[in-house]
Amino acid sequence: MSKPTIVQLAQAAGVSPTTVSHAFSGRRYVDPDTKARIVALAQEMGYRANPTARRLRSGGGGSVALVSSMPFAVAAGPSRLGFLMEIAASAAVTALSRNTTLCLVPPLERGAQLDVLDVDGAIVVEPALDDSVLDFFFERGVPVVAIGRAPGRPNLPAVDLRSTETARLLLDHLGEAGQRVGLITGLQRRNSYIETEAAYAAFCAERGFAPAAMRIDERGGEEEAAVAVEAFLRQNPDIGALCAPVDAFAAGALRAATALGLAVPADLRLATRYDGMRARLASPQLTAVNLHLDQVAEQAIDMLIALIEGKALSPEPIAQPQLVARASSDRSSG
Amino acid sequence: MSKPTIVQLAQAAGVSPTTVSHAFSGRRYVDPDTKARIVALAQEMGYRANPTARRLRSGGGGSVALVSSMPFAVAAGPSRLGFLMEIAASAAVTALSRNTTLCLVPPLERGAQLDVLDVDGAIVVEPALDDSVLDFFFERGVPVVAIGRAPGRPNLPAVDLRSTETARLLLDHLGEAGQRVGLITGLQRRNSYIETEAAYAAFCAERGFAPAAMRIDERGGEEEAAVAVEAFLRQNPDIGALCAPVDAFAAGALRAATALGLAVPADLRLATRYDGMRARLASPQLTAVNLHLDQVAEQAIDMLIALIEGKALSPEPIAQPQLVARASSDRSSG
DNA sequence: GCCGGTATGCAAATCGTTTTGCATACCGTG
DNA sequence: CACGGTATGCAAAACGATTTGCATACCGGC
Repeated sequence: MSKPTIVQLAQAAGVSPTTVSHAFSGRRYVDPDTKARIVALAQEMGYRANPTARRLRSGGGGSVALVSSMPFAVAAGPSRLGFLMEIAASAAVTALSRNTTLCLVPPLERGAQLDVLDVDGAIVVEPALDDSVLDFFFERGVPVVAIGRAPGRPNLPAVDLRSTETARLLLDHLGEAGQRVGLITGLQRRNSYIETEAAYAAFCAERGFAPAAMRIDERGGEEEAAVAVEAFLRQNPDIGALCAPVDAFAAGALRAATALGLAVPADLRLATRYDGMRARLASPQLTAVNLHLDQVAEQAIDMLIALIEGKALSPEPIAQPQLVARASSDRSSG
Repeated sequence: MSKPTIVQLAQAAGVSPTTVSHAFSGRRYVDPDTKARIVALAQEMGYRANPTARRLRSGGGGSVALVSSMPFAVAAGPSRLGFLMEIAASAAVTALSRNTTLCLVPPLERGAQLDVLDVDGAIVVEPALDDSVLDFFFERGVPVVAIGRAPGRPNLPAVDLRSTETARLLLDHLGEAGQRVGLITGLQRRNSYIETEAAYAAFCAERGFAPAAMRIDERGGEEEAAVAVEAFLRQNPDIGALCAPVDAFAAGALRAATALGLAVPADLRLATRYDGMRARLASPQLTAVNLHLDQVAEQAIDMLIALIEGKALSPEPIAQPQLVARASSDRSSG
């Protein structure tokens, strides 16, 4: 048999649906005996209020989607997963405290039957230029908040990841020893790369370095990065430090250094952006940055909820990124 | 103002709500001109069908929660996150194809105002004995499916992780060289530990080994494991191989071995269970097991949906776990 | 006997869709 | 003209809850 409805429960208990509803919600007084009978019967019959119907009537408490701009479980995946999950964990907590649930949305294939997607808004993590995920939600009129500005969409509400400052922090740190600093970013056009590259250009100009930068396709992950960075280091033998914001690339760089017989940090100092497992598990451990992702997630949720409700949104700045210096850039051993 | 409803759109277009519905769903013929007018107007007014109402009527799927038995972002976190997220990614895909959305639920604090938690069912990952997360859902009559059997709850629907076979696979592999094999499991009473310990006992009996096993508190993570395993290895110097199903513990064991001057795999062969980033990033890379988590996730979703709909559930067995042999247990270098 | 107040519960409207059954108009054919 | 068929669309009944406004009963006090 299918699940019993409130009407069936009410009939069985010899009361009206109204009374059943009140018995559970407590919004009106119900005789304790009656209530007890209803509850017992509900237990026995396995009655549970249908959440969909409940929501339709009471309107409140919707759900928001968390979407990674990249496929969840794809090649470059494992390391992005850390970033995404750290955000997801915080976002889920914040969302719940705002009467909202957080839905994980798998990679969207265009044309897929996604109208079933019952969310009131979406958070997109680090969208790239012309990101199809954004189009998808726009077409449906679903409000979107980005984590990390969306390139080419200056008006899209976004939580600032402060990538310029982050880059500055890393570059200044790596530049301490006076070595020439190289940069490895991603081929995809995400705002964090764009800002980082700009900061790098400025950094080089200030110091009078010739820039040495390259871009790698994220999808190749650590493997491809190892190969590419090795070639890069061969071409630029005078580089003494490397800034690789993508942790998978930093891991690849580590391998490239080993392959070339370069010791880290003695011969090559290295730093990355996201302070996740990859940075901490690497050997030597990688210098990284605390991006305050918990705050980022919280702000994204709040902005999104405000947006959904049509209220004004107040984007307060996230706490300043903080350098987490580790062995991979330790100057004393260099 | 607030979002327009189908009625408002119908009025504006001078047709009935029925016609609007048909215009979008295509379930009945609508004059092309009329349809075009409706679509254009919808675009202009920003009309989007309310998914909640739609689902209520058409009986579509709701949403299910994915819950880790452990706090998301807690100490032992990063490595468990991998396991959880691999399941989450697959589950989200499967759920969507079943007209259901997957909600990530943060760690549940008892007594928190969770009435807002609007899910039709829940998947709990590797519940422990007396897991409060399970109680929470039971109290609310929310159907639950466990990934990995729930200790002490033989009747709870669960997807079998085939831990006995997994353990057997690892132990037989590690025992190949004839060395004595030690076992490190977790203090918490999860089914996978229980089965693994039992398999280990049988394994030792068969081979005539004296068992050498210890349990470590998961919450201590890699650090605590490193300390504990070092002591353990000191006490059992004749151990030539170590089975540490928790990847964080295996990583700790690796450090312990290094501290003791033992080479892996030459002096100590090592294997873990979950073939995640941690196993692959370790040096040497860790032998692990392919648990077919994608299948596991899919089955969990399907079982849960069946349960929600009151249908009979058919728990088909997951594909057999497969050993992924890596350097950490390579016999040729031992 | 009348009155106000409290206790208890129900009927009906509502949320925004989808879906079924019926209505009208128009067409060509015999 | 009568008739079947197609084109087009609407009214109303679901879906399963919540919420509002009323109804009845009973009580004590005057």
